[in-house]
Amino acid sequence: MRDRRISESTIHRLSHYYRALTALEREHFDTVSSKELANREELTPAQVRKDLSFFGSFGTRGLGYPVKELKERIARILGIDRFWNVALIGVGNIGSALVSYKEFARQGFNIKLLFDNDQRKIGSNHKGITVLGMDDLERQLNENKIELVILAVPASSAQVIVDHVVNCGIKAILNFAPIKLAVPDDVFLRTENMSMELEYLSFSLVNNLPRKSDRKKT
Amino acid sequence: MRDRRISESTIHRLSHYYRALTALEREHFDTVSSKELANREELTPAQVRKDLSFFGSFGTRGLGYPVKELKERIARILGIDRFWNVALIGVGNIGSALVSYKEFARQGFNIKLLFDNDQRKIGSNHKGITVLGMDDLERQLNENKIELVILAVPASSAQVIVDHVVNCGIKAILNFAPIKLAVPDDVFLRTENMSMELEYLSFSLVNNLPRKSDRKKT
DNA sequence: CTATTTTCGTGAAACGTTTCACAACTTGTA
DNA sequence: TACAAGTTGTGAAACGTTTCACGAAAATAG
Repeated sequence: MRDRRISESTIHRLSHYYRALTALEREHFDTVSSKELANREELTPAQVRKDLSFFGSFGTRGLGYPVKELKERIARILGIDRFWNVALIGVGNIGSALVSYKEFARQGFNIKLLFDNDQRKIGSNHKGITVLGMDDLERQLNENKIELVILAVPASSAQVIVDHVVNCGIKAILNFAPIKLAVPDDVFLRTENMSMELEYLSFSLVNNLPRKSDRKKT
Repeated sequence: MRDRRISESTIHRLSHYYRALTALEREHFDTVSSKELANREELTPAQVRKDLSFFGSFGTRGLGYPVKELKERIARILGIDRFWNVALIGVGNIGSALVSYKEFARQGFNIKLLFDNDQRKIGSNHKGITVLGMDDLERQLNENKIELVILAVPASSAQVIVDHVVNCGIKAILNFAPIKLAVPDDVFLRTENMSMELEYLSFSLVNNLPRKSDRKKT
C-alpha cells in the first residue's frame, strides 16, 4: 500500500460507478469490463481500473468485474450499504422539494425530522412528517439518532443555524444556502451551489468553450 | 501566461470570487487584497492571483484589486452581466422549487417558461407562470428567445426530453435528473447530482476522512 | 493442449494544478 | 527625495491526477 489518500474526484467517480452498476444489474449483466463501465460514465478504462484498484483488486483478467459484488463493495465504501437518519432544516421551496426527493431514500438517506422556525410552518405536515420548531432541535436530534443534517435555509440565517446544529453534536451537514459556512475541523460540510452550474453554462455560452465532458470535478 | 486554456476549477472559483465581491461591495470596501479574498472563500492568495491574472492584470501592487471593477469584470467573464431567458421543464418537486429559487433571478437567470407533460399540471400556475404542454415546446422556446433550459424531469424520461430540447436548437442545459445524458458536441450540458454530495458525506463519516485543513502542513 | 483474445493491475510517463518565491510596482511617511 | 511596507504578477518548483503501456492472468476457440 503506497499513498493511502483518496481524492475527492475518485469518491465522486465511485458515485458514478455505483449508478452505472445499478443499471447494469437491472440489465442482468453478470460482469462488466472497465471499458464498458468507462463508456457508460464518459471516463477512460484506465481511470476506472486505477480507481477500483485503489480499494483492492476484485476484477478478473480476461473477464472484467463482477457487477453484483462490485456494486456491493462500492456501496460499502461509500457508506450507503446502510440507512442514515437525516434531519432537514428549513421547509421552504428547496426544503420541501428535498423531502420528496426519491433518490435520497433510494440511497438509504431517510429524512426522519423536519424543522423550521416559521410559526406558520411548525405543525404542518410534509410526506407524513410533522414540522418541528427549532427550540426542540437538540433533544429531537439525539432521540432520533440523527447523524446527518440537510440545511435548506436562507443564506442570511445559515451560519447561526449551522452553529446550533454543530452544538448538537452533528458531524455531517449538507448545505444548500449559497454561502460559505464556517464549521469546526471535525465536522464535515458540503455545500450544494445550484447557481454555480448555471453560471458555468452561461460562461460556456458567451465564451464558446469547447466541450470536454459533462462531469464535475469539484 | 502561455497556456490559454481555462480549467473548470478556475471557472467555479470565479463564481466564488463573485459571491465574495458582492459581499465586499455591500460592506463598502473599495479594494480587496488577494489575501482577504482568499480568506473569504478558503483559498490561497497565490491561487486568487493566478486565477485573476489569467484574464489580464487589474490589480494594483501595494493596494489590491478594485472591488467594483473586479466584480463587474468577473460578471462579464461569467456571462452574468446580462439577463438569460430560461425555460424549466418538469414542474414536480424539484422543478417547482427551482421556479421560486431567488438566487437564479439574482444572477440574471429569468425563468420565463414552464413545461410539463402531465395533463393535470398543464394550465396550472407557478409564481405567475402558466405551465405549458410539451407539444408546444419548439414554438414557445423560439418565440421567447430561450437560450438555456433547466431539466427537472424523472430520470426515466430525461433522455427523450433532452433530445427534444436539443432538436429545438437549445445549446445549454442544466440537468437535475440523476442520470448520464447524451447530447451532441455543440451542446453544453451540466448535471446537478444532489445525492452525490450526500454520498460524499456518508463516505466521510464511515471513513473518518481527515478534512483538507487538517492535512495542511504547518 | 496451444494459440489467440480479452482484460486486469500497475509502474512510469505525461499532463495539469497549486504553491512558492521574488522582482516590480504602488502607497504612505518624513 | 529616500525608504519602508504592502501587494501584485509570474516563472519555476512542487505536487497531484490521468493516461500510457505492458506483463500477467483468465477465457475462448480450434
